[in-house]
Amino acid sequence: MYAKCGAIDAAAKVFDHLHVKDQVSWNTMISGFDQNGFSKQSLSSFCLMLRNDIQPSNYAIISTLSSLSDIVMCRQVHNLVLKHGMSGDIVLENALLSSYAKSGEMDSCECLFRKMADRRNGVSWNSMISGYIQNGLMQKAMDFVWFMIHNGPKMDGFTFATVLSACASIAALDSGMEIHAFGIRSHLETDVVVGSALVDMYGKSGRIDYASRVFESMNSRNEFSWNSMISGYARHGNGDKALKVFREMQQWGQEPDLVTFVGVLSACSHAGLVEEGSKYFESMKNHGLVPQMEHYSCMIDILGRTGKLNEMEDFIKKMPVRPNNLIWRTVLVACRRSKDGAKSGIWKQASEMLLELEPENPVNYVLISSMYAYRGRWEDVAKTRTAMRTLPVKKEAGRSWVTLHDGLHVFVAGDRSHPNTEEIYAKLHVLIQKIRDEFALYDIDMETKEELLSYHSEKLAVAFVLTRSCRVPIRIMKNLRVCGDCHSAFCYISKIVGRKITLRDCNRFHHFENGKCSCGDFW
DNA sequence: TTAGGGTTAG
Repeated sequence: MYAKCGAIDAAAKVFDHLHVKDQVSWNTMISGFDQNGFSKQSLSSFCLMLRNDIQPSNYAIISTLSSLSDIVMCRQVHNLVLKHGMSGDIVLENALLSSYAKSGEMDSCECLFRKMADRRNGVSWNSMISGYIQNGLMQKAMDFVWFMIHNGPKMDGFTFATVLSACASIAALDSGMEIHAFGIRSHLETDVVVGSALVDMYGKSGRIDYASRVFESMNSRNEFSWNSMISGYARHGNGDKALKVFREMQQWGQEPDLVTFVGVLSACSHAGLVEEGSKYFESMKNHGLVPQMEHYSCMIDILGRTGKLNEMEDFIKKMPVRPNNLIWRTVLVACRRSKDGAKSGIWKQASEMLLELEPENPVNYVLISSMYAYRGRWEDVAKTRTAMRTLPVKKEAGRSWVTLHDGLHVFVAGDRSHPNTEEIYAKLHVLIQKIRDEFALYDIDMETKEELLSYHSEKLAVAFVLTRSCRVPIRIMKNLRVCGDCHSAFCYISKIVGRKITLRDCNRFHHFENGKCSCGDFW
């Protein structure tokens, strides 16, 4: 009872005072720790139980497994299962599948899944799909879904929610719509979790109109549904609608949480609503919420974006917690965007703090060097660039991808692995030449010019689409933020090719048309 | 009286 009510200390005290501890009491204690998020204690209780010569039951093993994400421990528990002749218990094997997946061991998962043969149930299939997704193997996950549709059990709400979330993360609109259609046929669109996942998927895939339609038709909504709708509008730069949904949420009686306020504040930031942003930030305490770094970062973004650098500086000084790397990076971005940013003293502080906190993150070096470039401090630009090359700087996994009728095409900067590489580069060279001729980039410094014309992943993706004859609008996705130079290049390209280009980065949507971007918001 | 798979931000 105590464990179920979250009073794990009281539960542990009662357990300690038990004269006789049988299998069930150990099981209850282990699962109590697990359910309350104390995975280490769950594992140590399990080990203690073994040392006390108590035979581990499947209940204890399953509870222990559900909090395990360590491959060595996972293998040891698996050996224990085999030793005690417990393989064949479907719940236990499913727990093993999900632990292997959490440990990043999809090979072991596949091996076990094959051995389970006829015993597999819906949970086993769902565990495999979410395992692929957790490990970033999106294409394998989607292949597995189609395999399940033809060879596996009927998909349930768990499957749909998992798969829709995967579609959302790669903005695979077509696959998401197919899954939606399957969901309707399975009468699962009334499930609140599936509905929320649909709202999120459409919001992240550029169809905010569909997201809204699904949201409006939902019979019941939870905090996930409201948050997905609010963040969806914020991501699309529609601040007013995001705030309208936020007001409706409160009228509906749904209490906002920390995630809600990230959505609300980022909506205010994109819409330039400084007063409203401050008001909502202050109102968090009325809901019993303590602002986290993300909320402080949003406020700094709001102040920085509207050029209020002095207010931004005051806000940072008054922060009750020590600013972290996220905060300082937001400051640098704000300074770079502002006309007076280069004159402001805070960008120097921000750059020093960033290099101290994250000396190996190349993003910081790029931001700092471009600020030096704006100030014409070429020696410092060169120094920062050299530091970036010589330090053990981690390579960013910056990827862009595009979905066409023949599947997903993924690019990294300077990529030459695509089968049509020659054709793609030829197209990109033509574009670059046109940009040179048409826009005569004489007034741009060399540094920016090089960046603007380099082979970043999103430019390779757009060049690839242009090698195909289809005339549909171009939709490119990127897992990192779009840099300012690529942003400018996309403005040029949209004018040259006379086509709409939508680029979704980790943060929001950018719609380019006729040489302009709808949001005017770049890094 | 104990057990496995699901959705939201950054």
